[in-house]
Amino acid sequence: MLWSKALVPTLREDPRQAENLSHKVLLRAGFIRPVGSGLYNLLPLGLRVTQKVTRIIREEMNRIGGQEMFLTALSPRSLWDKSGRWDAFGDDMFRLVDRKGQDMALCPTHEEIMALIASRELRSYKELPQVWYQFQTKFRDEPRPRGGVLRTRQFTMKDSYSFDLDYEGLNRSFNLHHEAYSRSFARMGHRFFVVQASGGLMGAGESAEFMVQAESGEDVSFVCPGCDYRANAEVAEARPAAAPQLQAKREKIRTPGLRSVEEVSGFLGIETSQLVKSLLFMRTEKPLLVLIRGDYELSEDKLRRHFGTDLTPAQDEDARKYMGASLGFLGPQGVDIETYADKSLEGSDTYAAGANQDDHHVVGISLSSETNIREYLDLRAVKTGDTCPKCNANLEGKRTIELGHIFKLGTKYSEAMGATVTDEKGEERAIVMGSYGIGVERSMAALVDQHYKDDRMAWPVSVAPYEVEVVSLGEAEVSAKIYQGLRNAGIQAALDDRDITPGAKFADADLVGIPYRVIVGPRGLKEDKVDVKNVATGEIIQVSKQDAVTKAAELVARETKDAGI
RNA sequence: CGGGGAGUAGCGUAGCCCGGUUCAACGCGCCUGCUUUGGGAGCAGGAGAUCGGAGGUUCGAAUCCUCUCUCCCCGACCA
Repeated sequence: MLWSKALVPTLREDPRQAENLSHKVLLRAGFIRPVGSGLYNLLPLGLRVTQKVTRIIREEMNRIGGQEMFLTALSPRSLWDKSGRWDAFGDDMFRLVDRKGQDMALCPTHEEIMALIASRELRSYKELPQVWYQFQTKFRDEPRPRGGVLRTRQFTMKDSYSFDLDYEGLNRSFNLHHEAYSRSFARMGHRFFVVQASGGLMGAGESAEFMVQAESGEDVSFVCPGCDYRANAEVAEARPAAAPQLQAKREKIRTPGLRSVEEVSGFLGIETSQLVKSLLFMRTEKPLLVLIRGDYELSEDKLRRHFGTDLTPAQDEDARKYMGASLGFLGPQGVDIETYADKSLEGSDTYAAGANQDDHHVVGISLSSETNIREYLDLRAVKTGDTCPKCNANLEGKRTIELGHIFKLGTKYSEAMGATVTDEKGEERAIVMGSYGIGVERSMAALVDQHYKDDRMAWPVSVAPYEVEVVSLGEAEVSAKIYQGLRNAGIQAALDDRDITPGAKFADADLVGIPYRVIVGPRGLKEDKVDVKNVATGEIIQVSKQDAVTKAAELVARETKDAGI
């Protein structure tokens, strides 16, 4: 690349709308440009990075036997009706109507179409397993795009789908993807870890997310410093801290105006852990009462996963209507409402709670004899410092970016689309599917987060837009020679041949982040020397101008080898 | 959708409360010329904005009022 002829529109200042690091850097370095909310053009350098990301993933997918295909991004409604997702996606789906009046969707994902192919083309268990994948533009009308290219409404996803005869096969396909993803992210230079996750809209089964820690992350992951427990906050569990048993006779006590756990426990002279929080939720059909220990918070995420998304916290009128008291004075005793309790309450039977009468609480209620708790579930929101469920160390919450997600789908889509094969007994069986995704542009953004240090970007060689940049400080001839030499040596090289001052060149170089730099200036050339710089470490090696190409090539090769899997 | 913030030249900003000869300005970038060249150069000259849009109030609106559009941030969703 000759810089003087290339489109690398760097910006001296942070654009107004950019707040997080990767967004600022990608914008300023001229990798991306906004078009609308959650819509970005990839400029030449941005494209080069995403192409390298793509190539790495493709190699690793092929290594596990994946077969690349390319499906349509546009699809008729009928497909989505079969799985029920025409409705399930709601406003997240971009919809349009074709000239014949047929409803169409811009695909947010491709389970349905892949399952359709499977239903048409796969006949026998002998053809399984299959792993099919593609790199495809996905369209999701996100409620809130953010962080530049971290969460957009149009993005490229590598999505793959596995087709197995049974769950044992699915486990193998899942594990293969786990491996392929680990290798891919490692090769890209991500410092990632894997967490347990929830399936969300996609399906039911087990799932894992590949995460990198980043300020701008949208997720919170809990990581145990003592063992290998790692989980997304959506599903993270924690052992309840031991709580003293409440020793009290059953008694109703006037607690005028005291609603919060702290106020009530303080007034009653008991621990917050000896109090039951009673949370009333409204659903379309009937209300739901959820109980949690006073010293913990409810995870609405978990609640919704158990009971569906049409839950809303009860208003004061609702509380009066169903429980006869205002919010803040509710209790589970003697109530005829579907009730579930968090596992944190299992440690004891005796608690204090609201009295279901305004300005009153009751101490000494018995969960086993006075309430009709249907089940104890994990409904608690884990927070930093909570006890690891596996080893008793203190969990740490970290903000993370989700690079990829793998999950076991089961037969939801194969059944919906009629994707079956004949098994060895001659019987039709629904194919067991898995689905696996990586956001390509997001990976680029996450790499900035991890490799931008001290006002300077240094891409890992594996994904760098170029491998070596020759900075010509008024030494056009020697620079051009080295640049040509690098290209002849098979190095992806850029030459900053612009007629601008050195400072401006260095500033742009730091922004763009080409990982190795050859600086050709009069100062070094007096002794026939040039500088070869490892941008990530800041290390500079002086070599003679004749050795510049070999030295730079050697550094590139070494990093490639070190990262190479 | 709830909450918060922002739209003024290509980019970043000031001006707005308190309407009017600093009201359309400043820095960067851009164009021309000369000088300069190891960390965002200097001098001189120049081009570039109906102040997001539409109404309104007023003798007069970037500034006040109403409506509206767009973008960003925080929350519910996801790669």
